[in-house]
Amino acid sequence: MAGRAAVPEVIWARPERTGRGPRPAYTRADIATAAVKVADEGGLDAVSMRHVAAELGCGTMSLYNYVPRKEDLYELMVDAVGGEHELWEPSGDWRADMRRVAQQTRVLMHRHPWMTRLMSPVYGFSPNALRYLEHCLACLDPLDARYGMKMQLVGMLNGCVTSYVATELAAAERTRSLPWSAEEESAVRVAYLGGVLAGGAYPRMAAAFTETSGPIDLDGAFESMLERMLDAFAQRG
Amino acid sequence: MAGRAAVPEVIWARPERTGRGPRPAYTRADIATAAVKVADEGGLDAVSMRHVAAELGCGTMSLYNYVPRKEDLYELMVDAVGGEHELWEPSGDWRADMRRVAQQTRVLMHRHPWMTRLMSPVYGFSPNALRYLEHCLACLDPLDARYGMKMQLVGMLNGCVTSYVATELAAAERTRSLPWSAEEESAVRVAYLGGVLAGGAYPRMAAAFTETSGPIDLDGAFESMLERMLDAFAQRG
DNA sequence: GCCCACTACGTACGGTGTACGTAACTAGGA
DNA sequence: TCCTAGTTACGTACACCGTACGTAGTGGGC
Repeated sequence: MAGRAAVPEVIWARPERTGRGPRPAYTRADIATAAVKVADEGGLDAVSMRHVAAELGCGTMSLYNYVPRKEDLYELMVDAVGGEHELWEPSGDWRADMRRVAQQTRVLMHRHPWMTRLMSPVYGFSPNALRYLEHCLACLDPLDARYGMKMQLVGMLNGCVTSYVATELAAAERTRSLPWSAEEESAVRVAYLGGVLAGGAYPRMAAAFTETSGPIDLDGAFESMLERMLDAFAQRG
Repeated sequence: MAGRAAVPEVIWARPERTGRGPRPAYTRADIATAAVKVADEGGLDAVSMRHVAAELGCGTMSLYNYVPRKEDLYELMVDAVGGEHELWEPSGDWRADMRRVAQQTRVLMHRHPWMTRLMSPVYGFSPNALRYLEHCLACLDPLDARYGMKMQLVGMLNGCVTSYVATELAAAERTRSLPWSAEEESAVRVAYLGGVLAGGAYPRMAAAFTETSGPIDLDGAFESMLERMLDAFAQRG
């Protein structure tokens, strides 16, 4: 019975403290906080083992005592942000509760814009993910359906919110990080898109673009998306 | 009027050939194909400027003549995969057509598993994205709604499909890349999750897990998600 | 009290994106 | 027609990355 293969355990299954040897200087929460701070201030690309260790005040390689791979650091970060969800006593109106959950998720993702890039393997059952999911299920108690279906609802909601916010943030980033004025950028885009669309190969896209002139109501579009989604589950219960 | 700032143009707005100087040795399509091949064979992490250049058969820095930043290389890859969508004459049944579109997207993402990680800034209006969107809108002609709403439908569908496939692939990856047997892994997970859930803090999660024993019908769940989504738009048209 | 697992951390290696400089080439204007 | 300026091609170099490995010190279990 050789010693287990080196790495691939889920980090949440590994105990934070084993009882032997010196006391660890930091908790997992400390590390997550430091990593989140680095990401908030410098973007996800600033999250390197060196930077996080420096933020924490320890040597680079010491981090590896807590976090076997960088990927696990990401997992800690996602869990930490998940912990920012403020939960409440379910109201009895599952639509209202789920709307509130989704709105809160959107707010969290705006607060931590790097989150959309870490959402690929959604819900690895970290502690805060469990807490969050349990709360969602509690909110959905009034809905007469199997748990499988409720999980599906939560999954779809999260998928849509994530992709919505990702688009939202990408658009914001594009206009913010620009060395030229917004008008000039807009002109460039119009020149390109307009040029392509004027070709006549994509008449419906052209119509879609002329349909909505002026700034888009992002909040309204989000609400609308939400209602659609909730409709889908209200209908067939 | 100083020369424009260095980089941040959208790559699709930059002409592939300017007319001056020697003929480029490769086309954008060549580069996209090479990068996709590297990603398919070695995963997204294998996509480095060096590897792609080697696959292409040129020096590393020559790539930068075609692709100003690595991010643009990703954009080329996403566009190339978008080109794999096989389009058809709309049938007149928008639900059937959109179902087919979504199923095709899922197939593409299984063929190129790295795609789910590149979908954050969905649809930067690359050529094949335009082609794809125009096709979706054509399929939605029978649906009596504004283009804004149809775009919303396409966006939500893509968001859900992406997040669904991402979860699907993450689960598959987890069981595949394992040094231990699937049973042993399962045992570890059960030990962790079971341990947490047995605590009684998450009764609904525990119930959800006991509800569905045995393997999950991934195709069925996908279809189910799709129908939900289409229902939502059929309802309020 | 001893042992050994554990923490801490410096060094080092192979890899990354890309700024910069140089040489060859070719289309447009004289 | 030739010149020149913009482009392609690509090697070198730099700062930074994840992390394997070795060493030293610490403190709980036998």
